[in-house]
Amino acid sequence: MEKSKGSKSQEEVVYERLFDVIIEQKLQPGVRLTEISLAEIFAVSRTVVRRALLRLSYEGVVDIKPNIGAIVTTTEPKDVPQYFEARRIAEGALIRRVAGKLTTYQEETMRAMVREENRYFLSGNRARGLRKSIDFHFYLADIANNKPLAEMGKKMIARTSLIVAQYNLSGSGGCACVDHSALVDVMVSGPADRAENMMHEHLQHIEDNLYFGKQSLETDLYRILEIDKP
Amino acid sequence: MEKSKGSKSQEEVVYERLFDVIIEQKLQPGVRLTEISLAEIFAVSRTVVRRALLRLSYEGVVDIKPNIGAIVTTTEPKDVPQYFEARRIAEGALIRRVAGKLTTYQEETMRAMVREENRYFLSGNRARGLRKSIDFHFYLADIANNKPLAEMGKKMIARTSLIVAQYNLSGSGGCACVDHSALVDVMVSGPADRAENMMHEHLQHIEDNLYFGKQSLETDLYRILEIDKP
DNA sequence: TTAAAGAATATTGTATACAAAAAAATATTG
DNA sequence: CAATATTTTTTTGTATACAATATTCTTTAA
Repeated sequence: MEKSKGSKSQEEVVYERLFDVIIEQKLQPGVRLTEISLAEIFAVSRTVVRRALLRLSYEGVVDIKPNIGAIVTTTEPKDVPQYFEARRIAEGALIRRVAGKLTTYQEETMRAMVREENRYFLSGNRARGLRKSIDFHFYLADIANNKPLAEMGKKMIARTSLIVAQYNLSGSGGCACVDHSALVDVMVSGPADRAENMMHEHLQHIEDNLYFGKQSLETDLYRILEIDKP
Repeated sequence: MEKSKGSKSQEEVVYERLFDVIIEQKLQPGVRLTEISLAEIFAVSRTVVRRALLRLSYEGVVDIKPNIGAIVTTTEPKDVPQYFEARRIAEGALIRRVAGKLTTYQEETMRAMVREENRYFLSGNRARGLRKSIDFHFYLADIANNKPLAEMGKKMIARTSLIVAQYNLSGSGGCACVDHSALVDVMVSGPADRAENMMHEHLQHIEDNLYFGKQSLETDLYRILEIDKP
């Protein structure tokens, strides 16, 4: 979640790759992440895999059980509302902070992101579109100028995206339907209250579109990460 | 921050002890935490110390710099406001959720905590009083019935306590002055808005009482953790 | 005496070996 | 054949050795 130096450490490479792959819904919730497999795949020792997994577990996208191991986090239906509420609170506070204070550069950046996101979705590249949609929310968190609040927001954005991955496999991926440009509009012009309300509605809409049926979960780590088996 | 099984793992022991000691202001912000020293002190390998430190760094109470090591987190004065704002948002949302919904058991528990806290402060045991004061806020987070929100709240409670440790060495320790029983009262009776307001005022008061002067920081790990040197 | 350069020391980063625990596979018994 | 025991295999937990890096100390020159 945090950016750092020029040359990425091995741990960072593993962390970021896994984070991306999970967030882009290529690794479904529930998939087991064994240390040795990942160590082989990334050609590093278990030590660095372990660290990366630990970090992911603090971000909430991976769940580590002692003596058992790590899986991509799954969420029970009954727990879903509290994650969305937490996200509404965090992201509502974030948008309040930027509402009416957007620089032209920031506005242009966001509009470009929205365009790119829509392009991906229209061309059928759902994974990339989803990623861009998340990046839009991440960017909002970054420009709100409050580090801990941004961290909270990003954590809940990632967490709820994972929930969407679990309970909205089929249809409209995440935010696709509700256009993000309306959010940009209100950030430029609107007062804080209206911006917060619109964000709340946006998130409520995503939550309302979840489907709590049965899902099929299974995958091959090597294939997903696009690496040949030894 | 998270509670777990019956028999604590080694990592958990190290983590909890360090967390307590830092939160009770026995380890001042800026103090270096070298892995070998801690490994000796706790009679475990560097591996488990490393994991504990990593976890503490995610909680924000320890700061790890690559190739340099871990110190108790320090906060620059200019960054202080954003941590308090984040805490107000998180804890404001938490108290909203419990306002008017306290069970008698919860009320009694909190009143007992307040009594204990005051007893410690009156008898001059500042460290323990401070700890109980934090536990009061932690308890509120626990009963609000929203796991991610509770985590955010606890994280910010710990983080701001650390700030208080750095910039309020001398006088009234944290919340001592403003009585927590008023908060209990409003949680029992008051509407959510009033409860949130009171919490905001409470936290604002703590922030306003910080003193950004010079501090003397230094200590001996072995002495603080009450273990004989080898 | 001070500043800079270099050597010595200490500390973190990574890999790996072995122990402990869990999971899977196989054998055994009703 | 089913259910349970037992063995085998796999996987995680911990300690430790060695490499890379940073820090400290000493030496040397202006």
